[in-house]
Amino acid sequence: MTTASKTIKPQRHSRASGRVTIVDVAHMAKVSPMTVSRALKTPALVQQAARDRIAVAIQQLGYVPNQAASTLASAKSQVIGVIVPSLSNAVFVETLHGIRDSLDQHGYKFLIGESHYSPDKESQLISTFLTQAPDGFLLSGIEQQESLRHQLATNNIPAVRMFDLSPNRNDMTVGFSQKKAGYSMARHLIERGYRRPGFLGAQLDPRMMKRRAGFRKALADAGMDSGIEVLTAAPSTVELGAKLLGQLLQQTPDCDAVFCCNDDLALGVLFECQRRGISVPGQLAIAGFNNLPWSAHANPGITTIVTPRYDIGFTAAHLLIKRLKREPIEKARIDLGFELAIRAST
Amino acid sequence: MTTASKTIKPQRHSRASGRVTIVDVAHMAKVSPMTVSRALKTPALVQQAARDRIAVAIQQLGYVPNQAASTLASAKSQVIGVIVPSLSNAVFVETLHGIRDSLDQHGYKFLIGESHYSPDKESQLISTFLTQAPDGFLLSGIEQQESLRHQLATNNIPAVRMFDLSPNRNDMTVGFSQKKAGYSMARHLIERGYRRPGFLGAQLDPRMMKRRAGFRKALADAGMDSGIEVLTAAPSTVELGAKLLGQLLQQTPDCDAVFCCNDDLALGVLFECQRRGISVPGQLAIAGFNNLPWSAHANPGITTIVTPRYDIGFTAAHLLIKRLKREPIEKARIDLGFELAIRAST
DNA sequence: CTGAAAGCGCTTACAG
DNA sequence: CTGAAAGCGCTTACAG
Repeated sequence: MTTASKTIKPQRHSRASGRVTIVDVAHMAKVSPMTVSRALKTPALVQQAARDRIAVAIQQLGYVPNQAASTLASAKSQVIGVIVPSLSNAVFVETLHGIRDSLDQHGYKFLIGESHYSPDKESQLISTFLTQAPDGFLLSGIEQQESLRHQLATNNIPAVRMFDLSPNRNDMTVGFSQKKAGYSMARHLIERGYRRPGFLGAQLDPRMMKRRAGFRKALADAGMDSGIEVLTAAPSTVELGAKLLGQLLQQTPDCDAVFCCNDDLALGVLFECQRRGISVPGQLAIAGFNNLPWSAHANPGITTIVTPRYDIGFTAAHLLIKRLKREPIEKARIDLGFELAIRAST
Repeated sequence: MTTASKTIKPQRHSRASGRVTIVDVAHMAKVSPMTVSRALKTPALVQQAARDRIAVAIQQLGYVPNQAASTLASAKSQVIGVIVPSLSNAVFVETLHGIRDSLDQHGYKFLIGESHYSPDKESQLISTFLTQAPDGFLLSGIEQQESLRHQLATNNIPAVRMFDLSPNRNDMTVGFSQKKAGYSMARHLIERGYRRPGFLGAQLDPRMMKRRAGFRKALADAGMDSGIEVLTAAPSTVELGAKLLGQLLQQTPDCDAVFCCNDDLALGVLFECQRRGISVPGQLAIAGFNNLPWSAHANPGITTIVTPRYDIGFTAAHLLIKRLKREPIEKARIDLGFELAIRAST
């Protein structure tokens, strides 16, 4: 092995990692490292023959670019920090899929953080992510801490906020009106003839509270009682839905419809109705929120608000990339709307 | 502003990023950059007074370490690559939580990839992740492509495999016996007196096939018909469960129990039974797999196998960290077992 | 307990 | 279309 001679006289301070680098590729392809770099990033600027030799060398050597070196030299990490409230909620997983599909197309990677609906936790995650020098952020909701806004501004890192629409025209936001969605559902129940609709809310995050506000407004606008509700800060689960229904019926026995702040709660309500022998929608109508994959297939199918979470992720990532590439942005505030899916439960 | 003089004579090749670096902190704290680095990584080696001055400087300047520089210099990224089949399945999200809780304690971050049960996709994700120079990998299942094993070996990157137990004693694996789990469920149904249990399988991934094999073996051991089943490569959903039940009953009308390869399918079967007026478990018993959060709260509660996915994630990450720190490893193959949760559906 | 020197593997900013 | 030089912000490997 002629390469053995390389190790005969180790240099002081030598830290040869043994890793294949751009220099190795350059040697084999008889070009400079700079040309290899160009062949990788901007192939159009490299002569075809050189490109071919470089491709062969990369193949032969099994060269893998070192992202850390690239990030350090270029001050661009190609990383986007993404904060969602929770991965336990299928809604946000679908948003992530939208983000991934959008980011993949442009060579960006992303870091995922779960805020668990806590602004403190969110700020803390951002601080941790900052060490990775992300090029941008995708955040959930529009209610970030002032210190966080300041931190992003100071580091000049753009952010797009998802799931809601900011009243501030300068903020980049992609979502829909949570309040209008709540209003729509109340209107639907009213039009169906329900006279005593109640609201079941968990988590109590800002978006949920906006849905509730819309729901209450529609009832008040119709001159109906808008105060029938049970709220809890606990995370929503099927189990919780069953429990909250019990509380609601105890407090308002003549309640004839219930709007759950999400489908998980609605499923729990449905099972509890089955256990109690309450017919749905005969004695009690059930409505949910989000249109989770199973909601159309429950028995009965659950009326719900269809939210565009995949598109929110895809569009938000797309908007952020446009901004990073300094392309012109026509609209910083993108309303993707929602739909009402009426099914047998109401 | 006296600092303005700094910009009077810009150097050629100057790329001052404006970012606060370890050098800035060192100046303010009147120490060398090396001492700042130590104060951050191994504070015990730095005198208290210096540490205090450094802490103040970091605070004042808002210094954030540059991970890319650290990774490049140390050849340690503090990043773990994690591949799970899908984030749409709550099981894997819980595993991620276990991984996060374990990794957080040791300052590791992680990259998440979804293989969608495809070995090709898995290999592709690993290649992409390699660019980030991960210190280790956490993989799902034990059936990786040979090229992937080779790639990990070549780069000398340790990996822990989750959810199954490798027959190879050298592989680090954390999971449980999928086959025994399937066997247990069949034994339970047999003991309950069911004579014509069938199997509903989706996705057809290796672990699902092992559950099936265990199920069939128990039936065969008991001299019963082990061929009652409907399989499909489609991903499991509630909707699919309903559809598969239809096929099963058409093909085997006297089937009196059904073991679903996971709880989502079981929920679909339950709703379909309700729609068809089939009493559960009177006319048909239903069993699932995984014990998803709602399965105990369905109507009736669904009998299922409780799988230790949070612990699998936590333990696998812990094992990997031990390996990375070159601590002695007593057991490379950790069987976390499973439990049978018997509920009203059987 | 502390620091000067060298190097990690890329890309920027020129210059041809 | 190509390349030499310098630098990105840390840590290693010494030497005190």
